[in-house]
Amino acid sequence: MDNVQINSAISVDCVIFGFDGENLKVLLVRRRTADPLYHDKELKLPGAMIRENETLPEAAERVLEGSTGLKGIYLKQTTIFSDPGRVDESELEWIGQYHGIHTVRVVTVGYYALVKLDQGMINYTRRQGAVWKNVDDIHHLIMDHMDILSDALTVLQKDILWSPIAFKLLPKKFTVRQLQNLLEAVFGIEIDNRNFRKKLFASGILMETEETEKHVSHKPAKLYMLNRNAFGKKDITNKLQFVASWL
Amino acid sequence: MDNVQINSAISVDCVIFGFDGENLKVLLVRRRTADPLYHDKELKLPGAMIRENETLPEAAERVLEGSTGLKGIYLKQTTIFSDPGRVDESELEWIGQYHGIHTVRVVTVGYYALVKLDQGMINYTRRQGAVWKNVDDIHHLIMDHMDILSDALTVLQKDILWSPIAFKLLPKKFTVRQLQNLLEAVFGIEIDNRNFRKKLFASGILMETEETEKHVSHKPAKLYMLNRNAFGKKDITNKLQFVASWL
DNA sequence: GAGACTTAGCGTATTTTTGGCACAAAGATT
DNA sequence: AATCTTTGTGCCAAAAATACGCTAAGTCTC
Repeated sequence: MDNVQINSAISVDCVIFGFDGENLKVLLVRRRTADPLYHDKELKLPGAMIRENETLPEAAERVLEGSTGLKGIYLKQTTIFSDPGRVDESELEWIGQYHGIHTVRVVTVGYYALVKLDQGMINYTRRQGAVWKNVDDIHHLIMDHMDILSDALTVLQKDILWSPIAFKLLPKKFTVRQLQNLLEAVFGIEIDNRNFRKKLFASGILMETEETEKHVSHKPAKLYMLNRNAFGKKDITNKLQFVASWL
Repeated sequence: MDNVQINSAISVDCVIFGFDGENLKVLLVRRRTADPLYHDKELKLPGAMIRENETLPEAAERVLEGSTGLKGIYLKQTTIFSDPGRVDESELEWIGQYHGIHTVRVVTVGYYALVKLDQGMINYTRRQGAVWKNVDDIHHLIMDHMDILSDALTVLQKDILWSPIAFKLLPKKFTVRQLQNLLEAVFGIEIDNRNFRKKLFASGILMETEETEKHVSHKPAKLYMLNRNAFGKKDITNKLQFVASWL
């Protein structure tokens, strides 16, 4: 009979990605603590302890709703961080104070979410005291949250090649340039605009709209929408071309 | 203050993939139970409860060593299955009897492993009472193990495109045909042999050996080894060609 | 109205990929 | 020794992907 660990507290931490048309951003919150010294210093990913009779996806959704006010957002589990030493003594003390849990170990589950970063969202999160930071500009977070973030970005890159989730980061109507910027930001690459639009239009995943960009000091770009029908008939026939043939 | 769940038992279940040169296979074990009625019927993935002060990777490694006798094998975490209803009353009873744990909930973490399926391995696992079944021929497993298996296969497909882990399923020295068969089996596609070897050799990831196949009733194929140096210089320069340029 | 700026799109040369056909080579089988 | 099977190679034409020059068009600022 095994010596079994049943006193693990399980938490979820969410990497909430947003895209402002230029850079890939992540929503960060400040640790809530009585000590004013810590205030404004320690950034972390939004997270929560899992409740009784709650699944992990439910817990992650709760965190997401708490920080963004949104429900039903795309959420994907990434990796579990279970190193017994990932939360040190002082961190456990903080958890004990703040959550009222006294445990020797906290196992956390990473999630990433994709949200449309419009002005309403920015206003909402600002009122919550949360901040959107460029992925490239984040270098330190509390505990192992930096690891959770890096891991989520890698998973996001893989996932974008397999399903049209990239569009979840864009507004319902978007320009070709926005989509291109998004992919360039996520993968850190450069894409030739002329060839990109050739492939993109050839793939049939975009639907044209009547509208154009507004308030730009140059020729306004057409707005497009995602054509979900284009994904019904996956061309798995030849090769691995179900891997983002439109990229 | 939240109402927090701290009485979750955490287990790991391992999807152990092997390749026999033809088909992708998974190692399955029979549920150990007092009731002879169940015997030979209920197949499951090898798994275990996590112990105190043990990380999840350690637990997964322990399971892997128990079923294959191997240590230091490639192991990758996939998804957590945390639905409170995933283990029903009778299953909990079995867990209580067998593991001596009485809990209302078992959260399990999926792992997949890649092993070289040689004759020694087959003999070892046979003595353990475990069976290697073709992935395509597995249609029912206990609890939600079928879900864990399907999920692991999807993750494996993605991972193979990003790193040279496919070779962990092949013997140290292998033929081009074996590699091609492996990819065809994993992705369920057909690959043109002529072009496959062009790209493969152009990528420089194979090292020729002096040896050839033995005991085949046709012209024996050359044996190759993986050239690990070829992966140091990732060509992330242009486009997304770090996605399996050799495929 | 003249630039500045960026989208939108055409066209084309070049390179790469795909895939067919032919055929030699090496071992096992009969 | 003839036959069979699969590997391994060369050639080559069609198709697709890529690189890139160039022009027109629409909106803003000055």
